[in-house]
Amino acid sequence: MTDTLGDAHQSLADLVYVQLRERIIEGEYSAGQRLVERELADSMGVSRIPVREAMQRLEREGFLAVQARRGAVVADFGPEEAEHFFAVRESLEALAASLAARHATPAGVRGLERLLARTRKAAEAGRLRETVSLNADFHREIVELSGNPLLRDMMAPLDGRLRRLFRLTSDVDTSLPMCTEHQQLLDAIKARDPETAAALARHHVAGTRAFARQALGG
Amino acid sequence: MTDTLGDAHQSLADLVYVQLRERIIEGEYSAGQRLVERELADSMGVSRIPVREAMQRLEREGFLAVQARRGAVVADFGPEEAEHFFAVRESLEALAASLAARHATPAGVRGLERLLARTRKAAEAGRLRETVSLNADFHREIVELSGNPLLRDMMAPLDGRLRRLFRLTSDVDTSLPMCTEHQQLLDAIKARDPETAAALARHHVAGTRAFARQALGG
DNA sequence: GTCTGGTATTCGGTATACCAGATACCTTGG
DNA sequence: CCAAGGTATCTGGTATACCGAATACCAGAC
Repeated sequence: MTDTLGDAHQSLADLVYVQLRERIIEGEYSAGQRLVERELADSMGVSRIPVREAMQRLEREGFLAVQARRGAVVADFGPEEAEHFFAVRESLEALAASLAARHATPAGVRGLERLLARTRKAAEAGRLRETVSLNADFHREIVELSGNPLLRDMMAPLDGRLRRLFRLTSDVDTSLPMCTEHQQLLDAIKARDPETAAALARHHVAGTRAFARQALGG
Repeated sequence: MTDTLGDAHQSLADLVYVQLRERIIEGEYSAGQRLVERELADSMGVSRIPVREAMQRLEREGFLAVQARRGAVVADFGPEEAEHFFAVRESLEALAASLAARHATPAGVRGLERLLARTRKAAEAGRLRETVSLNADFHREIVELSGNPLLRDMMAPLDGRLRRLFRLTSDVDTSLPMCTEHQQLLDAIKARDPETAAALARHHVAGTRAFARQALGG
């Protein structure tokens, strides 16, 4: 029963969740497509319960839209949703940066420096996949250093949406400028300057937003 | 089977969710208390499935903390959690106010004015319960007018936490000043001044935060 | 008396089965 | 040919039952 999912150390619901989310992010399921509990359960070789729980999580995280008793469809994520997404993201990233500037420990700052160095190396070597992933790690780490678990929990689900947005548009050219911006942000955090850190984070997200807007043909 | 819950027009999971959330907010369950699926299911006369789904929602909204396979306990919500809460709330309220200042329709503004008038009336009449509820409505409406559904979905779960925080500390004295601040915020929205609106929202939340800090003896 | 091993019990995770609301298609009468 | 009603079916909601992991408790040995 775990044949299609590999040996389960986590719950089946978790595995189904990850699997479905990945399919949505990767565009394997297109927006508007219906997802039927029984179908998915059968195809994955599990019962409906884990599928159901996974779908409820996905709904709350904005990947699915449920309609009354008609089941769930994959949520749209076009230019409009992207705008909403970036507006929220900008505010929360700014908050995270500001809090990190206040609360980051020296060890935390060193961690960020290491991450940034690795990212730069990956970007220069043209290892795109790794660069994107390390960039995400950098942001996650800042959120972690903010010391606000609620903020972390609220931002975590947004990562998936970002990945969904950028599943195609992974452009090498943006990697090195991004490293520069990350460096500036890191400097502000190291200098314990919350205002500057917040402003830089805002600007950074705004840049991504503009890029997305253009990439989406908005 | 719906004996204890009344005739269900919504799903049992929804009803159980509301019921449990209310018990937590009202302090009927104290922080740290274990909630056992089977017990709750039996006592409410439903099966474990709706209870389970309700608990998963409550966990994601921060009311419960689940431990590995040991089940869920009611989450702490002391001074520390309150600080984290207000930090996030401040950022999101500011964003909502700023967006509302940009996007609010005349009809929307009129709706806010009506709400505020009713709130003032209730506050002057000393109808505390109603005042608190109307204040919450005012904030919700601003979020609505922001035109950002993602922001709405992210803020909605925070309302419950706020209620949990203030379940005792409902002080009449704060109602009228709060109306003044709401009036200022409304004016900024009406004037289509996002920066001022955001600043006022921040200040307003900061006031609530200070009040909570004091009330919690922090 | 204490430590260790095993066993009983608790409780979450999952599967199966049943039920009810909703939809879509088909039939029948005008 | 079209409309209205009914029926088959699809699908989500819920109940029940089983399983296995984790814990707590007890017994026996040192």
